[in-house]
Amino acid sequence: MKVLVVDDEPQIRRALRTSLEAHGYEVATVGTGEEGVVASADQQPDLVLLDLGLPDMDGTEVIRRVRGFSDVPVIILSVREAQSDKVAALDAGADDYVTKPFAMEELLARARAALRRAGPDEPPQPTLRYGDLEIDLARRLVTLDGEQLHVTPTEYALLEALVSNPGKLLTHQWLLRRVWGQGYGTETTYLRTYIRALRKKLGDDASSPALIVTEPGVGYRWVGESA
Amino acid sequence: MKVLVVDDEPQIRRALRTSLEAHGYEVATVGTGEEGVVASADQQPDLVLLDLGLPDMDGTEVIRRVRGFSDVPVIILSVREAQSDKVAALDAGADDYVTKPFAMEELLARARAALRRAGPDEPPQPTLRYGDLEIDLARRLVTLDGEQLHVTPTEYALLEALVSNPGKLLTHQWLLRRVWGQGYGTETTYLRTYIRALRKKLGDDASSPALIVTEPGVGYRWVGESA
DNA sequence: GGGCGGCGTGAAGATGTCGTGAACGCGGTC
DNA sequence: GACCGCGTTCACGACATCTTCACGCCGCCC
Repeated sequence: MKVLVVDDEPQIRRALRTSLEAHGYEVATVGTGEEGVVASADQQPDLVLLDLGLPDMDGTEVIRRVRGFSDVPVIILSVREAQSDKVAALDAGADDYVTKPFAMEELLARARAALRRAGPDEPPQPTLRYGDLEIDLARRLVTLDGEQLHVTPTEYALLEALVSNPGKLLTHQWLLRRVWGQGYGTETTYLRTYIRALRKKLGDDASSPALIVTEPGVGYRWVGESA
Repeated sequence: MKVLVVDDEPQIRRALRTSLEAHGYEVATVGTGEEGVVASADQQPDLVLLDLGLPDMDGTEVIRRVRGFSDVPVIILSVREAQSDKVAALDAGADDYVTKPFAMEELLARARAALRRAGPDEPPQPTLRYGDLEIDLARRLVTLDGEQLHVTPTEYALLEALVSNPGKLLTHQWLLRRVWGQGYGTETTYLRTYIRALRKKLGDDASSPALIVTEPGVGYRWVGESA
């Protein structure tokens, strides 16, 4: 999770950076409104913490410009407690408004809330299709001809490794390490066994494969045509 | 735009109703947490204003239950200023936290911000049906063949976790953490026991399941056909 | 042409997990 | 004090999965 901090006071930037990084966030900081708008576009942060009292630009103007191209959550940090300032910032498109000095605990909780709301940004293609075969990575569901297909944990791990690298040649060692973990580099018998199980369940023929091609002496390759 | 006000003090309810209606909102008010949860389901408001200090139920519990079936924006109104209260409420799923006494101007601006964020949203189904089985998420009511079914709190928590993620494979660890909390990642015996209890009460057969499918070595999956 | 290694096939044991039934302890109610 | 609902825990048979082995086939190299 990337957070962009826009504040002209270096000590605030430092304090926020420290706390945020301690909680696992990736942090970028800038000191002016202009830089803030540019960084919001270039770095595509997941959250923006914005000081209203910037030297070069009015805070609400920063929000408006960011809103021109992005729906990223924006939390305002400001020393101004006046209702009119809060109302103006919120109506300009801000998501939340926290007055300085603020408690870091609360700010982090509000940041979590803002990120959670924006959250459901699910990856574009969770379900892959190869002819009659469908693989729903999100639900961990495999369907063939509309019929649900039962795959064991190891089979699924191997299948996932394959379809996640379409067209690529995956070596025995690479597959073994990915599916069985470190220390399994030579047990090619496992691979043969599970590749066989997969081919059988997916209806693929080893002698003329349409999904899993074996590259003798090297590894396997997923060649299913995405359709 | 419909707003639901949940507060036990009549004068606060009146004040909010007056101000909100003056700004063109449709307003419903209730005085208890239980009513709040039910009204959130029945009336499908676009925004919920929730007092934390309700007589019948802890405020965070109200949030959690509403979040069980709806993503409606929730703004907390509370006299408690402690950081821990704010953090708990926000992490329970609240969108904003305003301390009483509050300025109406600011509250209205925060309400506008919350409504703007929520944007276009298809209303979820608060009461699910799977053949003869009905599950009312708001009232925590389970009915089978018209007969009300008694489920213990743990059983219900597990059932809710399952039906909230239809078709998705939920791992042992995920379920344990969601139902029993952090630190319960390995007690798969609990899961077996409660899955069994659920299957028994819901009339599902483990060897040919129509509702809860077990994925050996991985977890469970709710496969009930919504009907 | 023969030997050799990798691959696909089939199947057998070993291992771990699941479903089942039941017991125990705890906190509440009558 | 006895009862009851609920959560927790254990033991055991049944079963799915993982692991391992043996065999036949094919292509390749000497």
